[in-house]
Order: sequence, then structure tokens, then C-alpha cells
Amino acid sequence: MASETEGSEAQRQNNRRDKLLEAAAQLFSSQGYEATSMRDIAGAVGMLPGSVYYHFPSKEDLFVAVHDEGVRQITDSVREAVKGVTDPWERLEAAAAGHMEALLADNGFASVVTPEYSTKLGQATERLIAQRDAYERMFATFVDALPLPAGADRPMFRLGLLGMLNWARTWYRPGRKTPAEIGREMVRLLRQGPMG
Amino acid sequence: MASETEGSEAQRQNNRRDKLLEAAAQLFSSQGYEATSMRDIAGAVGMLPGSVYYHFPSKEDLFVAVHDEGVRQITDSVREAVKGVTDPWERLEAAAAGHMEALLADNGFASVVTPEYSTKLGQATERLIAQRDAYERMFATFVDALPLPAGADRPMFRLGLLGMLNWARTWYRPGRKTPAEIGREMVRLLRQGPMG
DNA sequence: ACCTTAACCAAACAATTGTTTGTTAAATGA
DNA sequence: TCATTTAACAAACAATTGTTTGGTTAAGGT
Repeated sequence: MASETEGSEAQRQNNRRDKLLEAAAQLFSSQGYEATSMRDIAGAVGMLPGSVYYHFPSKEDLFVAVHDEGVRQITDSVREAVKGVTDPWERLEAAAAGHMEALLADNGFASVVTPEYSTKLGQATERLIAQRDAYERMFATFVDALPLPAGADRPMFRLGLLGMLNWARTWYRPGRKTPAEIGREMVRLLRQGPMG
Repeated sequence: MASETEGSEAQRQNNRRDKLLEAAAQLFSSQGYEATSMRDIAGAVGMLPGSVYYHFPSKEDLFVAVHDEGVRQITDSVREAVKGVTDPWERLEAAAAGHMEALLADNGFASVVTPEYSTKLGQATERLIAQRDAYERMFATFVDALPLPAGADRPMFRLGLLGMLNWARTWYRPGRKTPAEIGREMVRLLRQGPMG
């Protein structure tokens, strides 16, 4: 009849599972895949190690789930950022801003979306690569829309820009320039060259 | 000219130690720090796990030794590349080419020179960071020499360029463009902008 | 001939890893 | 009401980890 836990009855599902995902994202992004143990993750949500296996069949599957959510967040962030922007260069700036905002968000999901983790994972690697490729293909459409001269190497342009953006993970510290500002400035460096 | 050719005295020394360093560099760069065990390294040179500890007091010290050699190789490669080049933009192009040649060399030493490994190491982290900072400071001198407009953000320019170059580790595959070509093209993207 | 030391082997160590098993308490559904 | 599912605990599992210890071989100097 009347229970102490008032209010919630049917939303029981996926409650702790999401908490596990968040904790895993946080730990994976800050410590790396191998340095994060299942005990760390379980302890972060107040569970015992074995209990995690009710929600995820293996550590690798847990990481894949975090990675999936990370790709989703980045994609959504970029889609939202370019919405309504028509000028090709402005669109690329907006996309870079959205990319950086998702990448440097402190929830940690997007931070695991990087090839560094791929070597340590088994057969799931191909799936992760496929997910990132799909995202990069979307990013490539912004580059393809730019009014570049005939001989321009667009793939190289795209790889260069993504390098500028993704490498910011290694040196970014909160408090100075915002992630969005960094993204826009990087695009501007490529847009006009530094000579003005 | 780093090794001392002192005749018969020390010819026995450092023989297998260098082999260990090479094997460790190879394995660390291809599998990562944690995924590489002391047994892997020992086995690669035909030794038993415990024997490694005669040459290096710990796994962490072994990695630091590899990292030191990596920084040395990159620094030497860049110094050699810019030798005799006076024009600032040409110098930066040469430096980028030298940077990439060392970074993507297949010996693996320079490949471990990246902040990704830092989180997993203990107190040695600061030393590694200091070594990389010293290198980046040298790289900054090339950027400082460029004839940029007054308001140009040179630190951002440097971070952007290093991002373009270092990120190439994640997508570079032998057989297409050479590392040196990639380095030069990245600089040219920043030099004039893609509009020509 | 003796001693030292470099270089390594052989075998174990304690700790940590991802994972599995059996059990249990509460919620749900017929 | 009663069987079933959900979600977790408690405890162990086998494997791997970095590391230590003690012994062994061979070369070099004096």
C-alpha cells in the first residue's frame, strides 16, 4: 500500500543505468579506458562491481555505450549551431563552435570520442570508427560548401581544421577563452590567413 | 655523436639496454602505456620480465627514458630541417616538415611524445610536461618570427598549427603524402588562407 | 688464481583486473 | 494471491599486473 518512496513507480527503468553511463563517461574521459576499473565506476554510483553487469554485459560494451552517446551529443551540438546560418564560412565557424562546446563540456561524454581509445578495444573498434566517420562526413559537407579555389585540397583542409579543434583538448583550461571562441578563431585562421 | 667510443672499456655496456628502449618505444607507441606489459617488452628482446629491472628501476622510468629520447629526436629533426633557412615562413615550413618526419617515423620514439600518456603516469608527469614545454618553446620562436599583423594571436596560431600536425598521427597512413609534405601543406593553409 | 661486477634466469610475490556465481529483497502482473 | 521479473548484493573466480628475491654465468681487471 503506502510506501516510503513516494511518487515514483513506473520510471524505475533506466534510472541507475543512466547514472552508470554518466559516471563511466566522467571516469573514462579523465583517467582513460584502462585506468578506469569497473570498481571505480560501480563505486561512483554506490554499487558493487558485479552489479554493473546487470546493465552492461562487459566493460567494452559500457564504453561503446558512452561513445555512442558522445557522438550523439557532438552531432546534435553542431546541428543546432549551424541551424539557420547560410553563408558557408559562417556555417563552418558555427559548426566549429558547436564542435568545441560539445567536446569540452564537462559531462565527459564527447571527450571519449577520439581515436586514442581505439587501440585498446577489441572488435568494437570498427563500430566506433564507423560512428566517427559518419560524423566527420557531416563535417566534410561544411568544408565542401566553401568557395575554395579549384586546386584546393579539401580533405587536407578538413583534417587540418579537425586537428586544430580536437587537439585543443590537450591544452584547453576553463576560464580563458570559451570553447566556442576557440572554434571560431581556428576557422578564421584558415579563412583569411593571419595576414589579415 | 652522443655515444662515447672509448674503445674496449664500455663496449659491453648499454647493448641490450638500447634494444629494450627500442622495443618499449615500439610497443608503447602502438599499444599504449597500460596495454603494454613488462612481459611484452622483455619478450620482444628475448628476456625474462624480471631482467628488465636490471636496466630500469620501474616501468614508469622506462617510459620516461623512451619519452626523453623521443623529445630529443623531434628536437634534432627540427633543428636540422631549419638549418640555413632564413625566411620566416620558409623556416616554419621546414620546421613543420622536420616535426612530422620525426613524429611519424616508424621507430616509435617520437610517437610517445604526447599529453595522452601523461594522465596515466605518476609523479614523472611533470618532467614529461617540462620536456615538451621546452620543445614547444623552441617551436614558438618560429611563430614569433613571422611578420604577422599587430593584433595577431600568436599563441593561438602556434596551438592551432601544432594541433594540425600532431593530430595527423591519428589519420596518417604511409604510401600517400609524405610526413614532410603534410607538414608543409598545413603551414601553407595558415600562411595564405585557402583562397590562394 | 682471485675477486668483482655486469647481465641475466627462474620463480615467486602481492595486488588488481574483468567477470561469474548464487542469493535476496522489492516491485510487478495475472 | 502467487509467480515472475527487476535490480541489486556478497563473495569468489582465474588471469594478469608490476615487482622482488636469490641464484647463476661469464667476462675483465689486478
